[in-house]
Amino acid sequence: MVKDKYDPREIEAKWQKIWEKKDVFRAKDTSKNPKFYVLVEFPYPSGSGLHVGHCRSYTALDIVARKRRMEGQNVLFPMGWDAFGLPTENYAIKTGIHPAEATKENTEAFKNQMRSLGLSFDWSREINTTDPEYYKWTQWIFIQLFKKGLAYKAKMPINWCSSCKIGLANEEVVSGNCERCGSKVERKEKEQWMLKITDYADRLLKDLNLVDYPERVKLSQEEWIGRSYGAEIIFKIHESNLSVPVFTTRPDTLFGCTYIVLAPEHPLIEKLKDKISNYNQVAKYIERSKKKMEKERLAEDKEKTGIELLGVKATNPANNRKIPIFVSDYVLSQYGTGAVMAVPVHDSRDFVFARKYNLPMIEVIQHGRRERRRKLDFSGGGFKSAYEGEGFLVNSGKFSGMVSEEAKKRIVEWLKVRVSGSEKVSYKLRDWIFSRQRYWGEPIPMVFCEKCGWQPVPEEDLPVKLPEVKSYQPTEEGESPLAKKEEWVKTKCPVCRGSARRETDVMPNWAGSDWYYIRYADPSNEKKLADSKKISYWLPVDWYNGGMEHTTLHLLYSRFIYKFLWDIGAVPKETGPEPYRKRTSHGMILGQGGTKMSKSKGNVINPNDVIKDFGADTLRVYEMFMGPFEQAIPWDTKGVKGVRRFLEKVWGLKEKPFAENENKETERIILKTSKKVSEDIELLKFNTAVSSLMILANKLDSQKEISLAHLARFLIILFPFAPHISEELWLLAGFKGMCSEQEWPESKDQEEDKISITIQVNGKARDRLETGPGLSEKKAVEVAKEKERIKKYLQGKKIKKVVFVKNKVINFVV
RNA sequence: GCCGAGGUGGCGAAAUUGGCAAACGCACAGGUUUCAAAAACCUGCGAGAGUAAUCUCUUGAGGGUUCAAGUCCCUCCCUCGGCACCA
Repeated sequence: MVKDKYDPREIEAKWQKIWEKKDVFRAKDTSKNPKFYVLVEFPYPSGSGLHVGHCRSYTALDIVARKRRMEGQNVLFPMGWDAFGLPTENYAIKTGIHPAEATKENTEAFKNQMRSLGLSFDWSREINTTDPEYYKWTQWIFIQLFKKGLAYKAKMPINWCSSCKIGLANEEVVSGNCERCGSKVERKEKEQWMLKITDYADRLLKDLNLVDYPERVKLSQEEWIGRSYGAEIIFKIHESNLSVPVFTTRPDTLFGCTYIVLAPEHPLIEKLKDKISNYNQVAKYIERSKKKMEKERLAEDKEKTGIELLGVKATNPANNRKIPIFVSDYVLSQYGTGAVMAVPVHDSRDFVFARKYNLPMIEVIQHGRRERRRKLDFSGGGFKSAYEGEGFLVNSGKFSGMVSEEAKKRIVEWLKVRVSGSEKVSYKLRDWIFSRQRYWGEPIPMVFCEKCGWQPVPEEDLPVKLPEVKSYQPTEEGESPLAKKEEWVKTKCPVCRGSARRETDVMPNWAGSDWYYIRYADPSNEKKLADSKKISYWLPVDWYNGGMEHTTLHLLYSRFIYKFLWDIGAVPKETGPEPYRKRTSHGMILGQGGTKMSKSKGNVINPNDVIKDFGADTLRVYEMFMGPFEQAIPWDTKGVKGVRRFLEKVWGLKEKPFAENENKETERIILKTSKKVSEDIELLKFNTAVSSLMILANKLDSQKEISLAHLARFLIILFPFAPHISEELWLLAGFKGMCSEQEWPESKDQEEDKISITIQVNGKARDRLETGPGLSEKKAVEVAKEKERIKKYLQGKKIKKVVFVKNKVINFVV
């Protein structure tokens, strides 16, 4: 072999071309081999190019994909572009460049970067959410939702910047202020399209049992759905035939309820208008709190405010006492019934409020243990704090003495009989605001007709293409820029053919990513979102990796849309109710020094530069080696150099003379490493896989000569991590075919022919005993006792006990 | 406040799940090479004592279980992420 320098630039480009030409990464829609669908989140193609964080996730799953292909599986590893979104639109507002043009440029740059990393995507299935042929189906899904009553229009508050005169997405609100101008963001009511995800709350929760997600991901989904079981209790309004239901998880504390509180938006207030003697003040209070940002209202440290509705009272159904009614913005209108029963002694929020307004407090739950009870007793005329735990009931009529758990059931039963309450389940999850008053998104395919109301665009007219506009700026009133395009807005009603107007709102960023993994199964289908046979072959996704930042919303939304498509038969029944079998997530890559990478800090690492200076294989291996995959980790350029040194060493192996015989010791290490690498890849423990590859390389490098069989086996297991150098060395060594076509080694447990037993005295390791496996206790102890170093410790002492663990340890207790 | 993850050398981290703590890599020091430097290679590298063999100590703090604890149990401290008036 010829002595030459390791030049990744040349060999990497070469192999990337060869792989592409031979089309080795194409997934086949039918195969005798088992299918394996591995998915990474498709990126938003921003102007700043691929981030080293993308490389981490993509390389990791690329390794999995390459390994599975070598194991003979039919692997689908697709890539596409989630290209609708604000940054591109803002760029268009600033520069006048059409978002589609910017998107095209950006996706090309991203694609080139991915190619130069040697990622084994099947580019024949590339998709783009901004492609009309793609968003045709995103719109189709919306229409199906509408037809099933799961999409509806409602007045909802939006974030409104009165200085920019623009509706803001939640992401654009930074601690209550507008991201661009810094002025305070207000709430403004606007008609919005909503999706009824709450109808799916129970299934989204229950079906978490069917999938393999990390526990913390499941927990955050559960948390987000926020199911709680309790009761709805009806409070009658005194001297009227009106009543107000409240939701509580603690019906056992009903006797301690001394007032009720309504959210400012509660409709009852309007109905009681004539009876409320201080209505003017109440109206003022409501006006003020409506203007506040929701986030502001929720801030805990903020003092609770409220106002009593004078002239009206409610009746506590437990004891028929007349109790006051308050309005306060500490009660959320969207949760439960928008009204709560206040039990000051057993709820800290009610406690704070009651103390401020001097409202009566009745203790109804006492803790079981005496020492706790003393603390809760009156001291100096008031309670010190609320007791929120369970216990046994006091001051609760015939329920006194019962424990909370039983009282919850009994009190609800009792209320049921008197038609003043029943069991009820409540969710934190709210319906999904699906409208954006923006340009760069999928137009919502709906038409409004004065006569026929909201009508979906006929399916044969899809896609509703985004029209060209002069300015991408929203209107003065906060409408989408599309609203200015009168000739586009004006249309015919699909039902009565009369004149009608198009919806000008567009869909949120999430819309395109809710179902993209289905489209990969059949990306150019013109008749359906994807062919049923292809869906049922490829789906569910076997392994989905993405960022922790998407584990609540994207995951929840896409699970919802998938379930819906499954319900209406767009996804065949046999595919099952969940889109992703297994989910994992990668940690962030931080800047050198441990802070977040950002342009303003100037610590952004550009993968292009790393590839140019060190090579793609080095970048890949470094990112896998830098630390545990699921953990955030700072970049370290010196570490990159270390990995490059490792690959130089590997490159140097071809200089070694070939050995006729195989080194026994090396043989053992190769078997061990193959097994370790196989296992580690599946467990995402890439850092230790690389480390064991380094150990093996060091071993091979330390030998004077190297056997060809050993070199081949090393290259095969190195291949998924550093595919270019592996292919090149495979070729240079004169092996048959390509490295990528080789079979992955089966991981076998090898019979250890050498075992070393730790010898301890009083639990402290003092020596080792090198021996074969299966040494008996008697024999082992005999030999161990005779060891010089052990003798020293045993001398003049009495052996009290000997602990023997086969093939592992002998411990003398003296 | 609640939930989650974590705390091991100068740094990123390993530790077959209870059996020689610090593998692998970085940084650092010394050496080889060189007119010199870089690169490369070799050696050393948790702390303390000793010329040395070797010994003692060491996994956020304190207690416990065990022949044996980084790993299991209890109490506490700190860091980072998420949620946050959800009744």
